[in-house]
Amino acid sequence: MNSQNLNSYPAERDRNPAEYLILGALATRPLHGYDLYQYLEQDLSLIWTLGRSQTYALLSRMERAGLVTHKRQTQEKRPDRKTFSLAPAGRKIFNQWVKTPVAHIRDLRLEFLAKIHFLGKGDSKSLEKLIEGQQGVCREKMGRMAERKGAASSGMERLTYEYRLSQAEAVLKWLEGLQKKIKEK
Amino acid sequence: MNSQNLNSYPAERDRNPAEYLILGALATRPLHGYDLYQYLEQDLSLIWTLGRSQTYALLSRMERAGLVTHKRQTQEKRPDRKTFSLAPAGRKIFNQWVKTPVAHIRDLRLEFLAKIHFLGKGDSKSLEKLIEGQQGVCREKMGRMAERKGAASSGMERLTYEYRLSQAEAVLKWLEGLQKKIKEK
DNA sequence: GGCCTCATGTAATCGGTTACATGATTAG
DNA sequence: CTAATCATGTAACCGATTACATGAGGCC
Repeated sequence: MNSQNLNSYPAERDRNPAEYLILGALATRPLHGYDLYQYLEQDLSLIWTLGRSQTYALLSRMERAGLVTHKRQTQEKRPDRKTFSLAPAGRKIFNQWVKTPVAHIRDLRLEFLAKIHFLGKGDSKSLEKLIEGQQGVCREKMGRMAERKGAASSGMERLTYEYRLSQAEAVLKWLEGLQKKIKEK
Repeated sequence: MNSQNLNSYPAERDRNPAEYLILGALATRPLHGYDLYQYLEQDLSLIWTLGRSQTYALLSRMERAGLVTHKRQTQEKRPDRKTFSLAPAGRKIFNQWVKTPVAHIRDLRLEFLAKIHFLGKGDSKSLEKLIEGQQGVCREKMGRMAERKGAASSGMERLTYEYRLSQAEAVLKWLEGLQKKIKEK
């Protein structure tokens, strides 16, 4: 069995992280699939990419799950649109996600940056809180890794932990820089 | 010196990276599937994990691809074994892989560490070369990222590059530390 | 008697990727 | 006239994960 959740941030049922991008996009305004895809391409392609087909697939799945709803809009001279909006359940899940630090260092690159992307549009208070929370997670992880490194039985194991520690440390420094920038602004 | 070729390390057809672990395990001695899995569990679980079923599945696939061969060994009082060895094609592919730096920073965590694991058992010359090569890749990447960061059109874009740069820098430092350790030894 | 180890797999499931299908409109 | 844009999807494929199947032997 998995030793009970080491991470203080329980992962409310595993969800495809890409779903949060969609939730985030819809959080400010309703969108139909085609526009949603454009938005993801333009604003998030550096952080995350998902194909056109998958955008539609995810929207359907999320609707089945009750996270979004759609209204059909007929247009003359153009195909119909299905305009999606957040359902209350979706909004709740997004709000929870966006303020919660990621549990693993490797998730900073995509998921944490996405959180910042969405929080950056709102008030800076929640952004600061997220960053502090993430710093906490990093420090916890570093503490645990240092322990394990001390107890390591092989050079390779030590090396692995050294690698991870160095990555975590860099994350921490980057987070501090980010924190400063926000406070100055 | 600075080959502009972004892919100075062409990825000879995309292969499931886990296959290299199997090739690496078989490089020193033949193994049957059950033992192979045990080995991966014990020696590599920190770096990489694959399930028992997948170990068998990969072995079959790799045999179809001509990378490994097997001989059936009958035992009394125990089920038959299929003992796998590297075919020449497999050995060639492994030798190529193990000395080639990874192309992306995010691949250090798993793939590069695996390379070190296997190279660590051999002469330190090739290990040193791998490390130097990886340093080169890192520096190239950092140069390109710095350029793009300069040309970035949004704060979020700059932030993303800063994050990646900080990770790459940490990798570089870690590699230097590793280099020193090897030369001292 | 019941459970773990040895040893190999197959089957079911789930989800991501790629290709394909449709069909009108507008820009060059 | 041709290509791209708008707008939605389905179908086929591929691979990873999980569960299940088998069956002898040894250990408590």
